[in-house]
Amino acid sequence: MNYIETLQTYKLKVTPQRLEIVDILYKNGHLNIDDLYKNLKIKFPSLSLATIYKNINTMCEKLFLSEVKIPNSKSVYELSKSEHSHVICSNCNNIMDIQLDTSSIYTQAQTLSNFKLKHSSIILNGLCPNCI
Amino acid sequence: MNYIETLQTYKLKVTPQRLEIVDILYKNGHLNIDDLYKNLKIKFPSLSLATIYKNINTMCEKLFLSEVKIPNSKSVYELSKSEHSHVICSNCNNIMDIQLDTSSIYTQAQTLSNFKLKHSSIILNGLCPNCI
DNA sequence: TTTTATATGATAATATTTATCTTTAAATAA
DNA sequence: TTATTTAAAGATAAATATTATCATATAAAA
Repeated sequence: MNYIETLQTYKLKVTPQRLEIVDILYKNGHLNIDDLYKNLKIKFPSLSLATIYKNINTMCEKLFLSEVKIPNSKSVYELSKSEHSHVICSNCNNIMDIQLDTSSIYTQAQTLSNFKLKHSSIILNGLCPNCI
Repeated sequence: MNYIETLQTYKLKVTPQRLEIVDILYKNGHLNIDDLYKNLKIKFPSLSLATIYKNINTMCEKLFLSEVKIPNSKSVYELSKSEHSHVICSNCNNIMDIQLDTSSIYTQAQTLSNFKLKHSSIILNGLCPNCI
């Protein structure tokens, strides 16, 4: 996967550190700050913690990355994609993306609340096939 | 509302501070740590920040309170009730509880993921009637 | 009451995140 | 290609947020 152009369209300088962040997230899917940092240290032993915080923040601001807030555990980060939901294993913490038809949820919620709804954050948890 | 017995069934000592925390959450619905602290200071000017952190933690552990993690803002706390979802105004941050029929979501997610799902965390955001 | 167990408040210690500043490197222009 | 500009990286200090410690106070149980 070539993320050089993607970074450029987001007006972010293409640095080796950033490419590695993207690559790690592309390969691992969802990681919290600590795990991302540990992973980056392999290729960049001198990487500063400040660098990762700054990058995560700017990349989230530019909507290139998204933060996923998970009940009872630390936030993880992922490459932004079209709206989707998450399924998490309470045992092994494995996180999976799923594409749900949420129209019924939106319709119900809109009717009950009279809000004009735009986005949804849906996280389901239980046991994954391996942990059942 | 009398929460003395409720606190006791959760094996929590009934202190004025705890009763006030419960009362504030009962009246305000959802508050983050800071707002809860400010609110508690009115009645207990000498209340320590440590007290509120310890209480929030133990009450969450005993499942008397629940933390709601909200995308792009601080977590809020609420009195635990039967599973429900949240609708949040992106403009005024007003938070509303709603009871959704989530069966379709569970069915879809279970089929797609092969997980055995137990809980859902659904947060929808948009504009509330006042902010439209 | 008296005793026991736990909570509170004050504060120290940790942990987490952000800010600052110098050096380095990427992007742009000549 | 090279010089210039702009932004990022790294080191570290500062600011925030959270947790731990401990003496005192208070609720619950005996």
